[in-house]
Amino acid sequence: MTDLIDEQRRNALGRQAARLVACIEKDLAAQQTVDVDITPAQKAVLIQLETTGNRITTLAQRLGTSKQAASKLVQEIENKGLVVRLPDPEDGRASVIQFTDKGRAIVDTTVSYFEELERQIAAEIGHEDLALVKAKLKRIADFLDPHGF
Amino acid sequence: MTDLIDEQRRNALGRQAARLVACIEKDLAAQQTVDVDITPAQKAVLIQLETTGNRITTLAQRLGTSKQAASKLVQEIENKGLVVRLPDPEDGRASVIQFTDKGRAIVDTTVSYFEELERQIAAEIGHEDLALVKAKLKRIADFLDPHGF
DNA sequence: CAAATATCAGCTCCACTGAAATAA
DNA sequence: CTTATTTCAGTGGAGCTGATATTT
Repeated sequence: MTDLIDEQRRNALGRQAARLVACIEKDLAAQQTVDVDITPAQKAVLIQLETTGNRITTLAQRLGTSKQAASKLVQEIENKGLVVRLPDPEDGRASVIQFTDKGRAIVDTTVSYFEELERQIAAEIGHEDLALVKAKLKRIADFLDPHGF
Repeated sequence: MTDLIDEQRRNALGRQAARLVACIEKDLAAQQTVDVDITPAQKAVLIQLETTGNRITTLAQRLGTSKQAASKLVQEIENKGLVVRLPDPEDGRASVIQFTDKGRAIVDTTVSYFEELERQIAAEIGHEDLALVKAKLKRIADFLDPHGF
């Protein structure tokens, strides 16, 4: 007994993408509570942090928050031993956030999770379709958010 | 100067999907602040609410929260005139949440936004690829989250 | 009486902002 | 003086638990 506009809502690209993202977030949250207890905002920092290291300002930009909020989040995950703040050799005022081995292990775990997830999806819809969806989705994301990554 | 594992992280399906969702949420948030001020959690209720009406329990299940939390959010958007609670004719204990005209207008606006967004994406990558991505993404979402909608 | 629906009250954590301090 | 970062204080969002009323 669904309405017509409900069908329209259900079929929207954004809704299905959000569903996928929600599933992934649920999975990752379940995984990480076993390992280290991380809040969603803290996880967002780990997602944006590159293994080559980034400054607070860069992270704040990518997270879309203030530098204060980013700084606080970094401090929290530093207390948990996931990252360290090292002085930036190029700028004495700045510091560079780097993964610790423990933090890096979480990244590796996440990458492994994504690999396994994509294996399952490939088994369901085929490697070709998965590759196609990935490519097109990346193009759409680049189109809508040229400055993101 | 990106690391190899960073490339892997960047290319993950989940990451690109999350990027897309983030863009959409940003757009919708900007739209809605012009109209009515809605918090993300309140918006989530409007997203899950069907035009044919739902009970608190149903909304709580879909939102993945407690009935108390769902009830509170419904009360908040009821105070803003977006929904009403009507007695369920089939069960005197229950009530059915329905959109008001004002709430329904927000849904219509969101649907229009998605239509326009997909028009733009289609212009960028073509109607066929968009349709393909939508279909495959829906299949992936159904696979990972059989009970969702 | 037992089960289901919903609400109220009190509490906690999370995330963010603005202002101000420090250092280069 | 400007820039990068950090700390402090305060705010509001969002969720939970426990208790209660009501209906089936």
